[in-house]
Amino acid sequence: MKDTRQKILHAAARLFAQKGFSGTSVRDIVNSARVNVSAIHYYFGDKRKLYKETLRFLAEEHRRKSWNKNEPLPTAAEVLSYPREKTLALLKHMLDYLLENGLNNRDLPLERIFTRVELESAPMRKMLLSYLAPYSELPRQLLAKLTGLPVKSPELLVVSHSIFGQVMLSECHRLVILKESGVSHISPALRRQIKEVVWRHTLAILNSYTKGINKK
Amino acid sequence: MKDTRQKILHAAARLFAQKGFSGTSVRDIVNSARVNVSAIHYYFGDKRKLYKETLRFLAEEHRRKSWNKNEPLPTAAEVLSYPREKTLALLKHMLDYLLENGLNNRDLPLERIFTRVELESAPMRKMLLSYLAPYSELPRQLLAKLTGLPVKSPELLVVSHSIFGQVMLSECHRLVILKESGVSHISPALRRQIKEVVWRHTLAILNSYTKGINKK
DNA sequence: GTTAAATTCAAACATTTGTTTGAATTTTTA
DNA sequence: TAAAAATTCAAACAAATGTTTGAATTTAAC
Repeated sequence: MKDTRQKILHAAARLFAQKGFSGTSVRDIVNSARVNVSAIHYYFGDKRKLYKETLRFLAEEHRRKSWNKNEPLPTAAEVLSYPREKTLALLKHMLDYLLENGLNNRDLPLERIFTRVELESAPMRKMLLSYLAPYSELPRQLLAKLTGLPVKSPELLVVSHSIFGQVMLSECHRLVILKESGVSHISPALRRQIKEVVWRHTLAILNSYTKGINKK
Repeated sequence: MKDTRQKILHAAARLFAQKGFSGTSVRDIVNSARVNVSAIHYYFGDKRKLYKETLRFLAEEHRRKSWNKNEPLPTAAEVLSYPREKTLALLKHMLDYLLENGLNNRDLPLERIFTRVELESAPMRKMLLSYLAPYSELPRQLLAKLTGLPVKSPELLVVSHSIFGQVMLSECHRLVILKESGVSHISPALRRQIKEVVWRHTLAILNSYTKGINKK
């Protein structure tokens, strides 16, 4: 078969996201992918290079699959021409998509890896950040448009983290909710409620900027 | 010396927080603590028990040191009798404290460990959550008071994560800001600015509840 | 169909890992 | 001070880990 490389990448993506770099052994990966140990060396060189390649693979797949499977994600440039309502709708769509997956414990490898970007060693971290940079471009462009802040300002970065932080931690939500309520999964109704709350908070944050513009 | 145990706990806290459970070897710990390898077994039994004990130690130290060194943290019960202004001030104090440390890359072991609660294996995660439960009690009590939501409601949990999520990710802020601006540390002025933005967002979120009460 | 390349495989290597040992040393007790 | 307990230490163990090897097998090229 020619798909050994792909099988390894899929298994590696899942495991690295689930257990981190050092928590995942190459044997975990090859067992999960049902390939031979030395395939790692054959296709990637070593574990670090496999990790790097996995990040590239995830970023690519993310771009390909987009936020959902039907419509492709617009570029940051395209967003600039959107009317405000459409921009808002896109933001909501992103947040809902992330929440839906996070609360369902579906695979969100890139997001999972990102939330622990500070975990890995310094060189690994550098690599991670460079791969994730383009990934955060669109959200920031969106928020720059909605708040009127400059794209590169540290203030906008905080806005971005305040808003997307809500969904970055959605896996924590899930775990804590499950623990406290004792159920095994989060009901669709609760998911909807959580999405509504997050969206309300997001609007509140955004309003604090548009109001400011009008008032000050 | 009798402080071998303490030296191990301090080193373990720092390293586990920095690199996670599987990313930290017992030799990392004993080298950092300048003690013999077998001291781990002598004082704690094995690595897992050391991890458990480290969590206990961190929770205890956190309770002891409180949010800052001067005034002790009030209990959740005490907060109930606070006037709204004082409750708000306490919340702001908590957020500022967390941000100040997070943006300075100071040690916030408990917070760092929490943000990767989902990384560890299932039993480890269970252990982590049970240790961290009391730690999130006060924040939630505070927010319940400020929003009027029931303490146990999932909605309140989302509010808590929306607000404290902003500072949980402060290490991401720091890393991304450093990367984009190319400087080696975040200036006091910028730290102040970030705190202001976070607080503005927090008030916006809270207002969306108090307004709702008045309007609806 | 034969040859050459690409790929897979079981086995082994060297290192790191968590853990244990038993003697040496320090501290405590009497 | 002498005996006993507690603590430290260098060394080693077994298992797991990342990596490599060289032969076996499959695939592709001619």
